[in-house]
Amino acid sequence: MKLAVSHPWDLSVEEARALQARLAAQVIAELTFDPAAIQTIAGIDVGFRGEIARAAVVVLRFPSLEPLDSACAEVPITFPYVPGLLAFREGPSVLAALERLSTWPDLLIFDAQGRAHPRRLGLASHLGVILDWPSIGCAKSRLIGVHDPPGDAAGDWAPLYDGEEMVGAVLRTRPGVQPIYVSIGHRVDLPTAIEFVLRCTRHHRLPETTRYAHQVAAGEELPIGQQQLRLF
DNA sequence: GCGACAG
DNA sequence: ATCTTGTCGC
Repeated sequence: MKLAVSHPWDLSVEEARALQARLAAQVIAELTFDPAAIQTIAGIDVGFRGEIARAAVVVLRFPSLEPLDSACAEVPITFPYVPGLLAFREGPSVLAALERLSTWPDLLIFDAQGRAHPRRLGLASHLGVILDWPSIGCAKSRLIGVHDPPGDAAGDWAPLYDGEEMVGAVLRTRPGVQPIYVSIGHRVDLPTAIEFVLRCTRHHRLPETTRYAHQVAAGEELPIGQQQLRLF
């Protein structure tokens, strides 16, 4: 499906930061949909092979987490890795992959930060805004902010602060493993974002959405329509 | 000036 | 992210 998205990606570092500051004002930091109506959730991740970015999107049925659809796209890299400007490096490939989807998801979960960003516009919020679609940021490590260590039980979390502002949550998805960084992307609130990440998590630190997307981005096969093996 | 820094 | 073997722990 074609996406009605017109967005400038070929910008200088200074222009990119200025654009983020403007787009950040468009983030809707509230729940604008009915959580009970969510039937599909997409996991999004990007891998790199030399000078090529390979983005993968996997759509899972919710809450069963059964893979329904997936798509990937390879795009030449045109922007360097600059902390805080990840969207300008991975954004184009993610949009290309989304365009190849045949099943549009109700919610997007990114392997990146959302609001927990210097200008409140991590990749998850950035794409959420330009697509004007519900999104959540779910990162493996910290970009900004300070926090106390979350409790040891699955589901325990600690607020992530940037100064006086709470920008996300440091969530323990499994006992005894490093927590992950959850923040709102667009059109959701933090409690709901945390809830969905937890409900997408099975036996691993990362939610199934992210794990499937990571596999596809790495070139592996996705067991769509097949019975899922229980290896644990 | 020094250190931090999603993927 | 990516380059890379063995190794510690459940």
